Amino acid sequence: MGEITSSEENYLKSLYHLQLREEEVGIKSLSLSLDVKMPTANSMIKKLADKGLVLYQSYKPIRLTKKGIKAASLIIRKHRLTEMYLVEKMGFSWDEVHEVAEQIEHVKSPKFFDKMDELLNFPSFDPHGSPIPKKDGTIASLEGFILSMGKKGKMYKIISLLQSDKAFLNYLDSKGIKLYSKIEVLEVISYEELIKVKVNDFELTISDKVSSKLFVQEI
Amino acid sequence: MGEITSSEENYLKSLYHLQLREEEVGIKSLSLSLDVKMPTANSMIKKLADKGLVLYQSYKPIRLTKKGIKAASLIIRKHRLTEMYLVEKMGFSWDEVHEVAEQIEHVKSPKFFDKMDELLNFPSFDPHGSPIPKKDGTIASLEGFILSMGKKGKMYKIISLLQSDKAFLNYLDSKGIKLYSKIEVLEVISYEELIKVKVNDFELTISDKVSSKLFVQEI
DNA sequence: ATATATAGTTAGTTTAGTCTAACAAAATAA
DNA sequence: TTATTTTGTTAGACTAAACTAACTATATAT
Repeated sequence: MGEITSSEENYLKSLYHLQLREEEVGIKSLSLSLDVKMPTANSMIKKLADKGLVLYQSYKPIRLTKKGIKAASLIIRKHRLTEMYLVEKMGFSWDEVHEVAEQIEHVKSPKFFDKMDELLNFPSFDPHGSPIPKKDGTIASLEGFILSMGKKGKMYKIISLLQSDKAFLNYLDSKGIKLYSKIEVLEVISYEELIKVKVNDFELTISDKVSSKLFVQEI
Repeated sequence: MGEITSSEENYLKSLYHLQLREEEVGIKSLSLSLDVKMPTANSMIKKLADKGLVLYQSYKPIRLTKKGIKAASLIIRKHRLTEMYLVEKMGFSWDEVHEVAEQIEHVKSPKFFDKMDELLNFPSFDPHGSPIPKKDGTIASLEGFILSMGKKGKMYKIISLLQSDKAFLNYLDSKGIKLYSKIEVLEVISYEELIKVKVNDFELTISDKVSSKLFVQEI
């Protein structure tokens, strides 16, 4: 009955993430984010609707139900706990953990993840600053905004990375930018969507592509 | 090309284990050990033969090739490292680890298992006393024999448990028998395949079902 | 307001891994 | 050595998750 396959878990996870940054989630963006063709996503959505995990009517946007949101949160919990564990307890670097966590998150053993949680001392955030959902599905919300909305002359602290692929993390590494780094906005060139900042006493100009992925708080 | 699916990994693992205790491995015993029907095992064996992992001709016994043995060893390595890690680093008890390890062993990330290996200090034996294959596929062999072949009056040390399901391990726990426990044979009742032993100053009579699963060394 | 582009759907195919039913070969027992 | 049991095989069907091709609905742009 209530069994959720690994594939279904991936769809729920994507839907959850997409809902956070798109008003309306459609088959198209879902299929792009999972790298499957539209008909594949379409039929999976119907299956998830049958299971009461999403609300869906043809040609209308897809929405997760309460049940779907909770299920998605729990998968994200497993993913982020795993990333945290790999970094903190096994010596992985933050740019190596994503792929492995994608696999381990599907392990069917609540105890396994509870042990991680315990050994990590019930962390609230993962190595990329993303909040780790609690066992009941609740997630801490972060107060802040993206760096591309920062104002000239202000100081900020990076509190979360909104992307976690290797290329992005390698770029940050190369510039010495880390989670919780302090960053000063020197100039905002809004026309070109560029922003000039100072990090570690180093000046650099970053594009919207990067600055919109750095979630910050004024300090 | 050389990609081995999780399902194929399970077949290789079973074949490896069966080869250790049966002269000739057939479709029947393979299907029983994997809990699938014979035609399923039959077609999978053909696929593995195509991939050069097993030798097979209709109606003849199945044998792993060199390549198959190595592949199987590496899967068993991942399984046993995982069990060891769960017990030593995550506080699982020895009777809880099997099912979880069955899932984690299929994770595609050599680094993940190498990290475990390193953190465990390159262990040679898992929590049940089974040797952990090295990265090159070689396995340490254990000198010993099963307790049911023990002689009256001799002292033995349990060096490996040839079975690791919950029921068996719970039974051992209930009798205070552990890996590396010392055990004295008081009497061998060969007709009934029973053996009377003393463990922890406690006398008990055990059946062949158990005594043939305790691998011992004379001390 | 109509044409075009984008997004979504339907139908049918594929692959991996499983199954059942029916049959064939090999081993065992009478 | 013939009958019976056990083991193995073949053929065909099913399910999950993917695909392509063709078509339809909706949104956008001229």
